[in-house]
Amino acid sequence: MSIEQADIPATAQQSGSDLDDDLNFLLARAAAVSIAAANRALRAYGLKARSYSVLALASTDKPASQKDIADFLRLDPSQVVALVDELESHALVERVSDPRDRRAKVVVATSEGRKVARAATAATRRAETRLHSQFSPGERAELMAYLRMLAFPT
Amino acid sequence: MSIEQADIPATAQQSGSDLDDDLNFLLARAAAVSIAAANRALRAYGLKARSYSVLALASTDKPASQKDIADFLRLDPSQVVALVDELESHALVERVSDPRDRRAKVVVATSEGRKVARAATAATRRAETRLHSQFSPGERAELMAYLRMLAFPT
DNA sequence: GCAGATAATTGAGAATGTCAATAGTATTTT
DNA sequence: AAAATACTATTGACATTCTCAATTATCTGC
Repeated sequence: MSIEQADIPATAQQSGSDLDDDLNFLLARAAAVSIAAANRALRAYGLKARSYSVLALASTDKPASQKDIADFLRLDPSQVVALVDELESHALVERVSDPRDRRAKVVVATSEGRKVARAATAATRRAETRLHSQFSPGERAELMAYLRMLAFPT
Repeated sequence: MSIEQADIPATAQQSGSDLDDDLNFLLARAAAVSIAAANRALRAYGLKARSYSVLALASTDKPASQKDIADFLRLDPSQVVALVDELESHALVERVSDPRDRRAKVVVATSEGRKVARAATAATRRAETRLHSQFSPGERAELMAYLRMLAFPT
């Protein structure tokens, strides 16, 4: 991972910060690892982490508008258009225009969509078992609580 | 965030999984929030999270080869080429070919690079204070330990 | 009813990610 | 020691994703 002290120029002393202790970096790498694993598991369903997230939201009993989805997933609204387009082209979701606000379109999973969502959820859970089973249930809950604080800052 | 039960088609019952409990999703969102904050803080130094990471690694007293950097940051080697090119064009790092393995190039920060790295580190720390100060030192350590387990699976 | 905000959409351009091919150097095999 | 194999950095092509600005339809407050 690195060469010996003797071989490096004298200019390269003194560390600015250790990336190992950088919360930013650790979050980014952990997310990358986790998403890569999820994508592998989701490929069998023609989904990726993103489209799966949208499908999961659409499979809820309180489906969200595209704006809601964009905010929740921190995506540009135009990206949501593309994701919903794709899911819709596979008949996994439908755009239902909200009677209360006819500008808004609520994204609702079809019954096929919900079936796929359930299977995909199970698949990712299975794939992540190895990664997540390092944690006890209590630790896992703790970790998720921390992450929620970071993911949804007040 | 969502419409009432009464307004949604009958097909949309039964949740597949709650994204709120999805470690994947929480990691991705937390990382996105964190990186966005870091990027805002780093803009003043002409850096982004990526280039900052490379510069930080180059500022260590055990600098890494581009391959090492690619592995550590989970990047394609060609992306590292571009990142180092850019840092080098600003005279923040140098490519030093490793005498032990002349294929490898060790990326070493210049003294200017180390100066920038220190300032940038301080800036991101400051920017993240609000976000991270929700945690006690103990909690923070715990969180980082969890993240390390996820980021560097055995 | 009008003026200003908001939701979805489109399209453009930048930034990132992924892959295959190449040149030079190490390492392993015979 | 020559040949075969593997590895590092690099380039270039291409796909995916991000970020913005502009447009249309609709909503809200006045």
